[in-house]
This record gives sequence, structure tokens and C-alpha cells, in this order.
Amino acid sequence: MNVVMFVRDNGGEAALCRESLRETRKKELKEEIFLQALRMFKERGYENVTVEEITAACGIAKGTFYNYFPRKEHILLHLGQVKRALFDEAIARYSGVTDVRQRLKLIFGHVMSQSDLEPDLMKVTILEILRSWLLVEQEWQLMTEFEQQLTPLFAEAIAIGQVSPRSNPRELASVLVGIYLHALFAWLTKPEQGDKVELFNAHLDMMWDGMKKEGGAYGA
Amino acid sequence: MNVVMFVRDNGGEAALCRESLRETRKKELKEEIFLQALRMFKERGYENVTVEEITAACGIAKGTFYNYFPRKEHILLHLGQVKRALFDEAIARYSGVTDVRQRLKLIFGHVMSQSDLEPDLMKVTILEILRSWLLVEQEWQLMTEFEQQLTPLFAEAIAIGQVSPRSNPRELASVLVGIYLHALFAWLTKPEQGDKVELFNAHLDMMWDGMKKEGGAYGA
DNA sequence: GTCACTAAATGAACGTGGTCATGTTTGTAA
DNA sequence: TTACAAACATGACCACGTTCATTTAGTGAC
Repeated sequence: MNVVMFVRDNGGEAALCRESLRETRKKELKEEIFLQALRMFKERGYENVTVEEITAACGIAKGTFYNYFPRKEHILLHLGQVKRALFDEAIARYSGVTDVRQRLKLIFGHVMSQSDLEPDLMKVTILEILRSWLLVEQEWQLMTEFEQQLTPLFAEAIAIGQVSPRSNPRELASVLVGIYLHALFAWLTKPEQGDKVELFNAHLDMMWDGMKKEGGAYGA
Repeated sequence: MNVVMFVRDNGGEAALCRESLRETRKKELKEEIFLQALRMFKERGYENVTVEEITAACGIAKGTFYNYFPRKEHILLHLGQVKRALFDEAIARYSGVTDVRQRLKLIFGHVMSQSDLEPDLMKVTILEILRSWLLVEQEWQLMTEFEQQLTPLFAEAIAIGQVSPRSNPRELASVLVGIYLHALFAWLTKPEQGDKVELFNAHLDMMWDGMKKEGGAYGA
């Protein structure tokens, strides 16, 4: 039997607040499982790492994994949460940029350049995020949250006259998320064709200016 | 042991061309497996139907399934091929429509309204198509083919001055596929918010005209 | 310390997708 | 007819994700 006591550096707290020994152990073990799994996924690929190997690396039994993550793929969804945090951060950081198109480029550039997984791990992560978006009924969903966070930004852009008022902010946000997703997909399938941030920027420009040939010479 | 001889109505051909007996049998059994599987997926959902149940319904052994489809999910990819055929058909059918934006609406409208699966089956199918796009190295890929088929259409649109020449046709096609995918996703996650064809049309218009506020009153 | 209570850990067992060694059928050629 | 090879079918078997009845151990009351 494996005996692993994660006493760590917070033993003092245990005496202070009730349940803390159990609860901190719980949080720490979840993090431990997550980190070990991530490390192994990076080294050998998601499909090639078994739950049993992850638990062995943590010194726990196979069944224990499922006390912390309902499914193997929830490790990847947990990763998605990191992206969400980055998104929040970026929106706050660039809220002062007055040109909305530029602000969007900065926001997405931040999200894309920070969370740099290996492309292969990124692929399975995105697929799992999409799968849970489509197949799992749940209160929150990463994609929906992205939309919700972008909506006020478009409302503002319409209000200050940088975006045409003919579409509603929510729909604009939704389409932009689509552009983002597709740029990611396009880059993941052909990474040799340039940087993913530049690809997204190009698609955003296309979206912003429109495809149609404008009358006469078209502006900037 | 199950003895199932699919002699069918083409026994005559067998005498005519060599190998035909074997080959037609092969095609027919593949089709039989496909149809039985599809029926069961529709009735009970993809995840709730086992390969063994499919083969039992066809009167064959489990292992035989894998002589016809390398994986369970290839049933769904086979479904994707139907969509591809629809796409070909639609491009040919509407090649005479001179307004390119209108033509695109007709093409995608055709594809979307014809292949009407239950949304749930559509979800797993799209996810498998995306998974194979991202994870399987293969010569052809549905998404890539869509792009390739749309590219000359955009080249033409640029040539006749309906689309701004500032982007290249391939990139325009790529972005349009993204719009299509995202419209599908948006509809699948919230089907109550209207028809999927109208949703795509709205997004196409947005893409075509652009988001930005144009100087003065914006045209048609 | 002891006891009852409960959260957490455990690993055997299960279900299912996928493999493989083996057996069988079919087409071909002597 | 017979011999042979290739295609095809078979189901026991395996690997891995997931479940669950049982055991272990933290906790609070006395």
C-alpha cells in the first residue's frame, strides 16, 4: 500500500480552521494529479497516458482519481479554465485602448501567446472543450463565456461609433469567437503557414472591413 | 455460428465481371452495417450503441465490423461524405447565379437543409469530423475540401469585382468555412434561436459587409 | 482514550472498443 | 479435381476508462 502524506508547508493552518487538514489535502491532491497528468501528457501525449499511470505517479490508487476529476478529459477542461483566466486578465489590461479593433487584437494576442501548450495537447484540449460545449448540459461553458465577455465590448464600440449598429453586440461577439476558433484550427492544422496571432489578426481585419468590394478606393 | 449470405438481386452480374461477386458483397455489407448503425444511433444515441450490437443486428461477428470500418467513429465520418456530395451538387447547381453572395447563401442553404440529422447525431458527427481533421494525418479532409471547392468561387468573385482583392481567395474560403462551422455550432447549442440557414446567412452578411462603421450612410 | 460518524481511499470487477491468431470461403491456375 | 493464396469471418482476448462495495482514517463529542 502506498502511504503518501502531503503535509506540505501549511501544517500550521490545520490547527486553526476546522476541516482544513482534509480540505487543503484535497485541493493539493487535485493540483498534484493535474500537474502530474499534464506533465505526462506533454511528454507522451494524452492518449498514451493511462489513468492508472497518472495515479501511480501520484502514489494513489486508480479509483481515487475519480474523487477529483469525474472523467479523464476533465484534466483538459481544467486547462481550459486557465485560458479563461487569461481572457479576463487581457480584457481588463487593455480596457484603456480606445481603438476597439486594436483592443481585440491585443486581447486575443495575449490569450494566444500566453497559454502556449504543445500543438498536440492544444488540439485534444480544444476538442474536449468543444465536446463539452456541444454534448454536456452545464451552466457555464467556455465558449459561451467568451461571448459574454466580448458582448459589452461590442456594445461600447457601437456606442462610440466604431462598429456599424446594424448587428447586435451579442451576435458580433459570437461571430468573433467563431473567427478565433477557426484561426486556431487553421493554425493547428497548418502551423507552418505563419504565426497564429498574425493569422487571427488577418481574419479579424477581413471581418472588420468586410469582404465586399467597396465603391471606389477603399480606405485604410 | 451465423450464416448470412447476402446474395441480393445482383447475382447475375457476378458471372459478367470478375471479382464482382466479392466486391458487391463487400459494398453491400458495408452499406448494411452503415444503415443498421445509423438506425440504432438515431434510436438510442451514438454512445449507447455498442459495436457488438451493430454486428448482432447485421448477423455478423464483432470482428467483422473492423474489416469494413477501421473504428466505430468511421460510421460518422462516412456520414460526412454525404455532406461532401451535397456540397459538390450545390456548387454545380448554383454556378449560374451571378451574385456571389447570393450564390454562397444558396449553396450553404442547400447543404444545411438537405442533410437533416437529429441535432444530437449531428453534434457527434461534427465533433468526429473535427477530431479527424485535427488529429488524423490523412490525404483528404472534409474541411480542407470545402475550402478547396470554395476557393475558385472567390477567385471568380474577385475577378468580376464583387469581392475586394485585398485578400486572397484561399483565405476568404477558409474564413467562410469558419463562419459556416460556427453558425452550425451556435445553432446546435441554441436551436431555439431560429433557423440554422438564416443564422448562417446573417453571419455571411456580417462578414461580407464588414463590422466597421462605414463613412456616412452605408449602402445596400 | 474511545466511540460514532463520515469523507476519502482502495482495488477488484465491469463494459466496451479494438486486436489477433485461427479457421473458412472464394477465386485462380495447373 | 486438386492445390494454393488471398480475402474474409470469427470470437476469445486485451487494454483502459469507469464503477462500486468495502476499508481506512480524520473529526468532534464525551
